[in-house]
Amino acid sequence: MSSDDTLPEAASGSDPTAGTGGLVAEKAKRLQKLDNMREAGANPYPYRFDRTGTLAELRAAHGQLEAGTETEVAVAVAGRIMLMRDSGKLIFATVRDRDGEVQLFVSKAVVGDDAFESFRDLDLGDWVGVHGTVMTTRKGELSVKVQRFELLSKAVRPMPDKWHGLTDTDTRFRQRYADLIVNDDARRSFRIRHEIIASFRRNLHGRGFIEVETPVLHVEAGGAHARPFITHHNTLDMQLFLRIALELHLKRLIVGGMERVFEIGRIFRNEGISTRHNPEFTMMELYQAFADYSEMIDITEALITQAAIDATGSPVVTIFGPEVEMAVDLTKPWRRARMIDLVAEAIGEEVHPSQPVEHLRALATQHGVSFHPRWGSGKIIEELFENTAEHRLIAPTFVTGHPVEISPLARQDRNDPYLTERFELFVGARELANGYSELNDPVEQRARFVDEQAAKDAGDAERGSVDEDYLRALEYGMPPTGGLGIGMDRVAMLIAGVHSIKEVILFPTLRPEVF
RNA sequence: GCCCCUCUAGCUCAAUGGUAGAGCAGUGGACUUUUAAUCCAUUGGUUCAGGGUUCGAGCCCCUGGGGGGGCACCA
Repeated sequence: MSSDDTLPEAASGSDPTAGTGGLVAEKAKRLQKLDNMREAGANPYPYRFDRTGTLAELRAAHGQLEAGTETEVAVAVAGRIMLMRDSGKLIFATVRDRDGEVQLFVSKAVVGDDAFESFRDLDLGDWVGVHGTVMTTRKGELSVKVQRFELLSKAVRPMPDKWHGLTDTDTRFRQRYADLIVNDDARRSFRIRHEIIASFRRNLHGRGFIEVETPVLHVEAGGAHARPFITHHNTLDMQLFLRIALELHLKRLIVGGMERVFEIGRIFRNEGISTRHNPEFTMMELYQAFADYSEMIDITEALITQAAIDATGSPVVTIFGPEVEMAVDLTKPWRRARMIDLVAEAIGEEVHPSQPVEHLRALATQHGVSFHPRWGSGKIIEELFENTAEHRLIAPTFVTGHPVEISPLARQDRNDPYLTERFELFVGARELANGYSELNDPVEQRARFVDEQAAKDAGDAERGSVDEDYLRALEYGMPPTGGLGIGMDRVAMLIAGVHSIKEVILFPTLRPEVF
């Protein structure tokens, strides 16, 4: 037999001391076990396994057993082998399923010599199904005393470090499956995200909202100021945009008389990636007929507080600001302050969009805030706010009264025509929500759209266009309406207590991996 | 797009410019109550890639790549 019989990578052919370790060799060993099983007539990838319950259910039913108890209770459980402790004629293995862990107690005397040897042949990471009886060890560990077992799926690739898990962020985000296998914190964050979304749905259903789905592919990307992703439909041979907001379609449904609608959906913004931004993220938007922005503020507070309670059992969250960290009880009232008052507080001088733009430009210059020549007073005030006041908003704060100029879809303040009945929620200096009394006057809305279009034509790529169909809808009459959008990823970050949006998005956007 | 940091065994991490190491995983052995089991032995490396400086580079320099952080952008 020549050395050509061996695979190029498997250097174990000619030199018996080489190539017996490392990933390639490890995978080869495990693949060999599969071949051996098949030759013995067994299927290492069986089609199903019927278990009597999950491991959490097993623990709930038998967790109170005294140490050293043997029962006759027969169970069938399944899970992934996470740990193995071999002490000669006994093997202890820790298996985990989706909601719990339990120890397998494998005795050579019980299962027989052959089965004991094949259990010893299992690897960390393998999925097994076992039939056995419930017992506790002398130390009191709840265990399943194995009568028989079967391999449910072979792990051909070794698990990450059983104690340290995976810490390399690159690997954690690219191989989320491996992250979820070994890192409890990752599983916890996504569990919390699920609980938050479930809580929102329950809460909204309870308030009479119905859930709808609107198009992701838009002819015009409206409803927000952001750069869109552009795509193309072949048959229609037309340019389409991935949506940057849910707003304009949902308000068409209010015109249609649906009165209370919400959507939890993915939106796409062609902007930078950071600890707070992912190009695709999840927005919840709701619209309620006959309500105004004050009710939207109330519902925002209620939704997020209830979600924290539902997801963690506590309304207390830890907020990570730019420089500080603080625990906040969400059941306490949240601060409300007008944007112009927050700016005045920060710079010690009153500001108002009615002031001449020259005055505001001077203030901006004075505080080191740069501006664009085509910006009006309202936009400069927003810029002053973002640069002088926003970073201080650590505890939950509703910022209200945005200038009309930066709020093309919001209704004028009933007491001040330069401002809108709008709010944004800031927590930890990050925007989490945005809502307003919806502008429903089709004539004024057209004028606002025209202003947007003018700014866009002047070179501001993020401004909007005249949406004729939306205007037609308003012409049919939209009742007074309150609207709200909440960034679900950022809510998840807040409640899960994590610093990066990548910790709450299962598969965050990354550059493609080179294999 | 700009700046800074980082990349070493499957994983977690070491290594003054001077022989690339440890723990875990793996392999062989001991052990019938372990708990990250323990004990003995042991395999495993293109140090992200490509250049350069040097007698000598994992380490210093340059270019490129991945990731992280910051800035810009982000109604």
